[in-house]
Amino acid sequence: MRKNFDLNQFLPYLLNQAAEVTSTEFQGSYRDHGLSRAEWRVMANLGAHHTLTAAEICRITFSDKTKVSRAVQGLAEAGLLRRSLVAGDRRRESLSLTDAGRILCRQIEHGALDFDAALRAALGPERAEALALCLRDLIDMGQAKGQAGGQGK
Amino acid sequence: MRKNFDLNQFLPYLLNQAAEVTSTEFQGSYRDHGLSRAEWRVMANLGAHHTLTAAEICRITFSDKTKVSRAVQGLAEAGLLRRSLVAGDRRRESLSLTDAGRILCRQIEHGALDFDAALRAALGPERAEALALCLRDLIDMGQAKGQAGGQGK
DNA sequence: TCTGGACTGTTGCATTTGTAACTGTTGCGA
DNA sequence: TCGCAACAGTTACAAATGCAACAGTCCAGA
Repeated sequence: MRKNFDLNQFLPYLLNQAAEVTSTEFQGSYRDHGLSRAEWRVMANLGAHHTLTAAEICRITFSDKTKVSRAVQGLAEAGLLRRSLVAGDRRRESLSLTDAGRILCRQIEHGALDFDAALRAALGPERAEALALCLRDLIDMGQAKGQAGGQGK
Repeated sequence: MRKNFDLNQFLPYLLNQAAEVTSTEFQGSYRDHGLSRAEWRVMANLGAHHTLTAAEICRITFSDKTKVSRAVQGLAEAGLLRRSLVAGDRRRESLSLTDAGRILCRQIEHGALDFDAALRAALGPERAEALALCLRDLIDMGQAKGQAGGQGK
């Protein structure tokens, strides 16, 4: 006979809850600087990769074009992000943080490191590492499936 | 010296990505039946607990009052959910699924079981179980902190 | 008994997000 | 080279979401 459905065993549900809990707790760190979640995400990715196009950010973060487009616009207006032309392809624009953007990014990242450390301490270092590994696998699976099918959303 | 920030080590980020990937993949299952994500969540919780009040659902799912209120309204209008008075307290109303609601719920749950099984198979059963445990711990931590402070959002 | 604080659920309004349509650009094949 | 499909990014509109204010109800202490 088939097993009964139990919400507390359902991985997508648990992932959403856990993501919601941790993100909500952390969001003060960037909201206090006037950033939305989407803006912080774009900034964090530019902090890591130095320069990306909007489409690349879409693929990396599984976000919709418009979400990224608006976030980029907001960051540019705030003087945190610079858009420059890509040689040889006038459709795309290369995005990077300004000095102000980089400074703010480092500042928020500092808080992020503390937050992450606290989370890992609470879970236990080995479990936390195993969790991170597991999550990356899930993300990669999605990425693979996304590429196979068609557009990244 | 302090470690550098790495997005792919940052648990809230990984949690969000993994949640996004899995949820997006699964959302067709309820969207095809005309349900929003919030409505499916309410329905799933009622399927598990048989009868709850809106406030209880808020606490369980970390959702805003209004989100739940609207979802309940939508489900009620679709004839999937019944609201009845709670004896002794005219503020609250007890929520439960109608027969139609229960049938639809079982149907979606069936797809959910398949989806979850595929996910667990891909991860490996032991890792999947460890993951679920870890996520529940994170959620409980949030719950504890929420209760300590004040209202559940 | 009465009164103020706390709780449940709803509504109004601003913000955020997603879907679809659009502009401008590129590259491939007829 | 012409035409057309694919692509990058933006905009318009609709749906979802969150916050603040609200009405009705309950409870505890003066």
